[in-house]
Amino acid sequence: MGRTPCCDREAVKRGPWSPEEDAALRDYIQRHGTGGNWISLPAKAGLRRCGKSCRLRWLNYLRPDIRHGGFTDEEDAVIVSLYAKLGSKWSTIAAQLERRTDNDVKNHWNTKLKRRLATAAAVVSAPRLLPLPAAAPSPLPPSVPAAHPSSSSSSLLLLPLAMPTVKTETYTCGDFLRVPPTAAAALHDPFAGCADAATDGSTSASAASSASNWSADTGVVVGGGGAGLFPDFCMSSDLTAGAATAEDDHFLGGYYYPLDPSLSLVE
DNA sequence: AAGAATGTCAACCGCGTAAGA
DNA sequence: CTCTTACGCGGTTGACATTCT
Repeated sequence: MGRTPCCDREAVKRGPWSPEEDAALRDYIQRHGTGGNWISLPAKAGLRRCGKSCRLRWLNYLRPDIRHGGFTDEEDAVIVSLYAKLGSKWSTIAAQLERRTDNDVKNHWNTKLKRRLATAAAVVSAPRLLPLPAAAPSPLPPSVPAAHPSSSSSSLLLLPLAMPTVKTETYTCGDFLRVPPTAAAALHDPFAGCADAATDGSTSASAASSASNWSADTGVVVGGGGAGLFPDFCMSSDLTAGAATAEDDHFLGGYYYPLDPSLSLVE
C-alpha cells in the first residue's frame, strides 16, 4: 500500500520543464516569493505542476545564485572528505560548498568521484602506499603542523599537499585524486590498513611518497621517489609560505590515487 | 555510418519529520 | 496527545548526449 500522492498525477504535468514554465515560475517567485507554501504556488503561478516539482525546479535549477558543473579540485576534495565524515548527507555537504545544490553534489559524486576512486583503487595493486623507512627525515616544513587534530591518532604522515599546480616530470599532482585518510577508510581503501599498521612512531604511508613513486607505462618516474622529494612535488604555494593551518583539513594528508589508469607503481 | 554502450543530469518517488490544528 | 499536512532530503529513474565498436 503506497502513500497518498502529494498531488493529482492526472491533473499535473510531469517531465522536463519548458522555457515558458521556467519563466512563469521564476517570474512568480521573484515577484511574490514562495509564500512559504509550495503546494499552492503552482496554481497561483499559473502552472500545471506539482508543488514539489516547482520547489525542486527552483532550488536546483532556477535559483539565481547557483552554479552547475565544473567542480574544482578543491570542491572534489571537500566532497570526498565530508562524505567520509558524514556519509550521504548531500544537503549538508552542499552547504559547505558555495552555490552548489545537494542534487548537483550528489550527481557529481555518483557519476564522477565515486567511479574515479573505485577505478583508481581497482587499478592499483598492493602495495599501494609505501611505508617510509623509519629513518626517513620528515619532509614537513617547520611551519606545517605535524598532524591534523582529527587524525592525530593515525600514524599517517600528513603531507603538505594541496591541489597541485607544480609540474614535475611527466605528471602533476593534478593527475592524482587526493583522498583524506578518513575518506580512504570510508571507501574501504585496501591500503588504509597498510598505513594504519605502522604504529612504531615512524612516519608511515605517505601520500606524497606514493604519488611520487608512480610512473607511466613509459617508465618515466614521476618525481624521483622518497619522502625527500615531495617538497618539489605538489607543494602548494600556501604551504610553502607557511600559510596552512590545522583547519585546512582538505589540504593535509591523505592518499593519492592516479587518475590515469596507465600509471603503475614503481617498485 | 550506425548501433551499442556508457555517461550525465534533471526530475520523480517516497520516507522521515517538523509544525500546526 | 494525536492526527494531518507540507517540507526537505536521499535514492532512484529515465531521457538525452557522448563515446566506442
